[in-house]
Amino acid sequence: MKISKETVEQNRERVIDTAARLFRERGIDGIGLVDLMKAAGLTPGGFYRQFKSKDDLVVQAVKRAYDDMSADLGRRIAASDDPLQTLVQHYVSDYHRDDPGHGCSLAALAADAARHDDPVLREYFGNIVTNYIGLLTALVRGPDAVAKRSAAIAALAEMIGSVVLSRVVPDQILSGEIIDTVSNDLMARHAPSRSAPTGDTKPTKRPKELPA
Amino acid sequence: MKISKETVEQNRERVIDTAARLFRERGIDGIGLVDLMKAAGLTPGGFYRQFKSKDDLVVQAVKRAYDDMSADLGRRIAASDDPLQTLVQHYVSDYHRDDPGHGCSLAALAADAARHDDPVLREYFGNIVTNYIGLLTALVRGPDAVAKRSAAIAALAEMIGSVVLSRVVPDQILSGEIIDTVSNDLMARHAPSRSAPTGDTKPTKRPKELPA
DNA sequence: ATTATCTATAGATCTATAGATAATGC
DNA sequence: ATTATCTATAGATCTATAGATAATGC
Repeated sequence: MKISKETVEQNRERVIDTAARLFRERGIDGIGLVDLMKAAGLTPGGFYRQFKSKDDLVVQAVKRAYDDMSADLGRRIAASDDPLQTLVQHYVSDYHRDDPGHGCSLAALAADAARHDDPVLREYFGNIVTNYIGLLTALVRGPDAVAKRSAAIAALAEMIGSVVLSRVVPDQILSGEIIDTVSNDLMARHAPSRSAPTGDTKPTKRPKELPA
Repeated sequence: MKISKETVEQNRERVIDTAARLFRERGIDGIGLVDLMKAAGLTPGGFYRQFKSKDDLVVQAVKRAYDDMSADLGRRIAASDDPLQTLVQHYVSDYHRDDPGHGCSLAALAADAARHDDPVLREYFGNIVTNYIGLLTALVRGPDAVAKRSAAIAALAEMIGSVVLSRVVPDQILSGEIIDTVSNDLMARHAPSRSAPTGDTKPTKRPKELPA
């Protein structure tokens, strides 16, 4: 059963999209190729014609995850009159916490990836971190470039840490407190003009598209 | 080959200690029972007389990891005249980054644990987070209890995020920059009297005992 | 006699491959 | 005729268990 070139490309894209979601949801070792291909509507036999190995797919899936998220974030930031607030409130949110399959690869997979010895994967994660730092450096305020970069690194660590913590804590009250507290803290530190540190504002409504 | 009760208990302790290290180093799914028992100097057959399941061992290993780390941290803090500085500089350090097997369970395993459906494990991770927040709340400064707790949550997220990021980034210069920047940022925010934000101070010497 | 650990293995996975099949595209 | 996917399976794992073995402890 051969298939048109167009369909082949669609199948390949669907496998990568499915992998990008399932790896983030279940971890790199948490989903096997048989179940992954089944989730993409295919059988496992066709896998190795499309990908060199599972690690090859992992790298492409992480790239896909980052590209999707990056494009969405870029659109939101371009449409916002307070880009940093937009970024923080989408990243540090209950819907990001509750939908790792469409969320940040760093929060979902960085600890996993740090244990993987595939240098290609590690290098790509390094690029993701560099890009995030660059994005945040352009958005935070500070007296000079060095101070902005430091503030960006601190903010990135706090954002990622808050999502990781909020996901592991089973008590939804504490989990929500972590999200709200960090969101407010970051706004108070980096955009004090717009978001007063009122204690607890809850940005809960899910926007149209997927969060960071 | 029966063995004395004393030896049985030693064996059991050694299995838990080994598991506490290997799970943190390789992830929960990254080490099998055969290799784990071998690393503890035993064969796999004896496992199920000592533990109900692998998940049972995971919970006990995470408890062991936290207890060890907590005891060490407690000693350091009791001996320090600036407990917060002691805590931050041990947690956000290159030797903690480079030795996950003896480091914080949250930085090493929280993303893993968040995907595990074992409620006992999840609950214990919740307790770890609660304890860390309590410890930090007692150490940070703030106008009132609410502000202290918020500062503690923000600091915990930043600490954990920095270690996760520093471990996944393959470029040692960027990885070190993340460690140094976050360490300085936390000191500047929470203990400005002792640690001036000089840009980069590098606490590199490894102390006698294991870090947080 | 009891029992902690040993050797050995069952059954279920996992990644990867081999050969068959059937529709595209020359 | 070519080739993308299918069915089927190999070989290596993984968790868990069964029965043998041999030293403790009554």
